[in-house]
Amino acid sequence: MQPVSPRAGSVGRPPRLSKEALLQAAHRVLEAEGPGNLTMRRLARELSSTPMALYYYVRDKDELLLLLLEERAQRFPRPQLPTDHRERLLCAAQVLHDMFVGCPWIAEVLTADDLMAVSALWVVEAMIDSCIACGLSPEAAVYSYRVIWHYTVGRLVVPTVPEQPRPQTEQPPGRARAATAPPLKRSPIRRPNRRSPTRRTRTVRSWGSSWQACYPARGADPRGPSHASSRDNRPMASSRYDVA
Amino acid sequence: MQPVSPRAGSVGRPPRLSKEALLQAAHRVLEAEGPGNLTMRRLARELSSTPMALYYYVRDKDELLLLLLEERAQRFPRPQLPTDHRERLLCAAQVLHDMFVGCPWIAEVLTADDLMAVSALWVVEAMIDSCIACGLSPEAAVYSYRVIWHYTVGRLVVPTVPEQPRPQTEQPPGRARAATAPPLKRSPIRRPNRRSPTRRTRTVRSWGSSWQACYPARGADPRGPSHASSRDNRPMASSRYDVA
DNA sequence: ACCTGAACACCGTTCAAGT
DNA sequence: ACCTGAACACCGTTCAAGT
Repeated sequence: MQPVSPRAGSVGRPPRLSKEALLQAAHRVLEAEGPGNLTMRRLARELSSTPMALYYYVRDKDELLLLLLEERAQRFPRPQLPTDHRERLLCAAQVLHDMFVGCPWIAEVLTADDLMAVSALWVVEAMIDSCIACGLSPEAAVYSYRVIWHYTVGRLVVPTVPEQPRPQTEQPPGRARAATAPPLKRSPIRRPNRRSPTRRTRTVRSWGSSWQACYPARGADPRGPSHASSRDNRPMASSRYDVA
Repeated sequence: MQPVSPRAGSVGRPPRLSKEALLQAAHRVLEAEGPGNLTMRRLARELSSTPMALYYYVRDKDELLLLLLEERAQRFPRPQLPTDHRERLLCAAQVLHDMFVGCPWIAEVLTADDLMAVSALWVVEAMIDSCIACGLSPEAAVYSYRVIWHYTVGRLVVPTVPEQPRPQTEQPPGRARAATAPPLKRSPIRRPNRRSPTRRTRTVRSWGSSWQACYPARGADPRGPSHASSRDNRPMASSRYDVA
């Protein structure tokens, strides 16, 4: 919490960049063009600098992403968790989800390597604590945490149709709404044009999610009598449950 | 199921490549060098061909990945599902998992776009059917399916420590072993050197998974007094649950 | 201490042309 | 019908050098 700039007795050229500047610029690019366009080169351009300058502040791109994650986790308001053990577990799980929902680069971070923000660990500890307080052994508590974590990752990582309304008629068992749900600031998920904007796809909505299947460009399949190609006329239309 | 090659009355140059050849070569590359090295160019090299030739058989790289997925789903033995509704649901869920476990490119496919193999849809339908047979409304059944699907994706997508033993002491509630668990052929997950092999990382094992945090190369942080840099000495060692 | 230029070794994809 | 060469517009990262 010291004043930002002039270090006493500093030598050498004063910096024009900083870690914060990188992060801010990264956010701007992310907001404007999506995660597919957040590259070191693009980021440098955003900062009117060169790609190489970034490497002075950041080891590689992964570290940049990790820093973004870290910042997000730090900024996230730390809610008052319920005292009831079960409620606390659910609420913490919700926090873990909300912490990272809506940042589309999360998939890249979570799947790339086992990167995780240390600033989010308090949630993890809260969850495991709650499990133990509920009477689980440490091993079972960890196991339970990981089940919830895997579910959360799935939620964060699979591309979604704009909204996923829960069925209101009957609450599925064991899935009570967390008590103090923190503000879910859902930034607009804008998928960038990932490489080929000319791609022709067919979107089949089924089971509340959109399944996209691309099919060959040139009408009927021109690629010889491979017995796999009989799969190319997708039988999706026959699926029985279309509840989107 | 026709004989592979010579189409009667064919004109033009006979093909040297085929969709199957692509897929086989892709498998070889995947096996030998991991998903990070499966590129169109590498694939062409594997086939002693040019990158461009591939685009005659495949619209783009995504379609190639989708084909790999499709093939996998088709090859997967279709087990006899139990008649008991609840058991059937659990078993089908297990199938959905086992179908894609151990193929490390799955993350890329599932997160890239909402690509899914149509050959795997029978599992999905079985799951939703089971839910309905259990008495759920169609909406609730779909909701339940999606919960399971998200969990499955999480399992498939997060990088894991070699083995994840379940706590044997007490079976967590509601997580019965699926009746006819199909053969789990776990191909060795070898993460390729993803770009920078010189990267120095520190691995912290916690909660049964390894969390890796990279830290700056040059000893103590040389990057000025950014208040975020105080985060760079990771306080992970203080975590209380180290059950790896 | 902080930043740059040039270069390396890659990507996916398009286009027009060749046989 | 099937494939190629050359090119486009990118990547992340390293290295040596400049101020």
